[in-house]
Amino acid sequence: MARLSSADRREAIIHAALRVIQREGVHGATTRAIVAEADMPLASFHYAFRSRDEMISELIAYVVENEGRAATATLSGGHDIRTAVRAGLQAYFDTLSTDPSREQAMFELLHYALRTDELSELPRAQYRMYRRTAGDVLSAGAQLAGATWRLPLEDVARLLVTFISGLTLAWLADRDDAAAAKTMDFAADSISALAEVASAATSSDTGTTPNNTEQHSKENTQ
Amino acid sequence: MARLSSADRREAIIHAALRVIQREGVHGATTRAIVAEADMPLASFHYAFRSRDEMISELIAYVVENEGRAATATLSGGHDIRTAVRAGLQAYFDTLSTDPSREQAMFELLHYALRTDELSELPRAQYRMYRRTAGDVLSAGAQLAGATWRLPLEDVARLLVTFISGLTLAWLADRDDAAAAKTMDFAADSISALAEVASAATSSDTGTTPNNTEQHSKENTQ
DNA sequence: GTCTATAAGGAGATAGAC
DNA sequence: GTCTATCTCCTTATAGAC
Repeated sequence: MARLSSADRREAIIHAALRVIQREGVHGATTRAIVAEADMPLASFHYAFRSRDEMISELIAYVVENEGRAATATLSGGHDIRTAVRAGLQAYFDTLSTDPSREQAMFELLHYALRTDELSELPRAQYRMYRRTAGDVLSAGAQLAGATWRLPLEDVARLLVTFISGLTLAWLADRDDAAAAKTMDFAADSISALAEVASAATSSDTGTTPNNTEQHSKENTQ
Repeated sequence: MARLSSADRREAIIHAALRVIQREGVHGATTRAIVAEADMPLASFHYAFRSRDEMISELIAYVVENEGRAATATLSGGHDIRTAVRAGLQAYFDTLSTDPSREQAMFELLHYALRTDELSELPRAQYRMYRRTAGDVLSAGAQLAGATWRLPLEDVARLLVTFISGLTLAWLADRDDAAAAKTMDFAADSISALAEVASAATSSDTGTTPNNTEQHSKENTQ
């Protein structure tokens, strides 16, 4: 392992800590477990970080910055918006069911931060990141489908994040794939009903939106 | 405090533990903190429970059995289903924002159970209880509004629980009341669109369903 | 039966040898 | 600079006095 720069060592510790948290939970991520995972002596931890909480704080900031991917890759044109939203949800769900410990760790870190005074601003940032990521995907998806959102993008993004959070939590609790599929079907219906076809003409004779029927969402009261 | 039966002592400890968990989090609920809250000597804890995990297990089972209330009370007739659903969501949200630590504790306990082998079945029971409670409210609400659900009740209940979980988590993270209100508006629209007026006639000239327009939810694929 | 006093171990953090 | 060895505190759990 030899000589590492201070920054490298901090990053190595953060990555090791993330692996430990995914495997054992936040509770099991003791300084000893982390340095064992990173194959370092215990003292290196406090050489790199002043305290365990400082490390956790940097770790959450790190994952909040670097975990905004997943669903983006699967976007492709030629589909109506309902199909695109459903496919995006499925892509997310596939990453979830392939590696549940990742999302489980994100939840645990959120709750840990909520209970720690100095970290109490981080959950807000975490959710802001979720919404931004969702907004990016929704924006790109609408463009590819030739549609526009009837609500502000950030509102649609928040609703999508609400679905995804609820879906993830329920699936982590009961591991019911069929139930998750039903939830995703409903979410795709509800979210895509907030879009309208942007370009021209009748929307139903192109065969691209067979399942979207009219729904006038009530104006938000707030 | 004097002499308590074994069952009374267990219950006193569980209630004290719940208070500590709401105040300090699951992590802070040490045996010492709990017996201090219950005003008992430390040894009483292990006189009543074999281990801390056994107590936590009983505690989760207890809250899963006894936390199925909240929204039911506010049900009243004379409203259309959309209004009823929205009011139910608001009633839930009011209890959430009055005492956030209660729902925060429920989440923490869920994640604790997910990480503890002997407790890994409890999250499933916890969600089953959520869905049953939601189903009861939805069933009663539909009856009062003179409507029926076009999907199986348990499916609608699961979707409502998805909304509530996502809503709760987001609000705990960012405390954005206005955003929560928008989410509830959308949830009320989407859920109530799954109902249809049961009894007779035109549904729009009574003035009871001014905001519900048709939405044919796609048949579930699963 | 009940509680004081203590055992046994794990945690974060650091002094001081190299 | 780096790491071994240790300090101090706090945890769960229990032995044994009353």
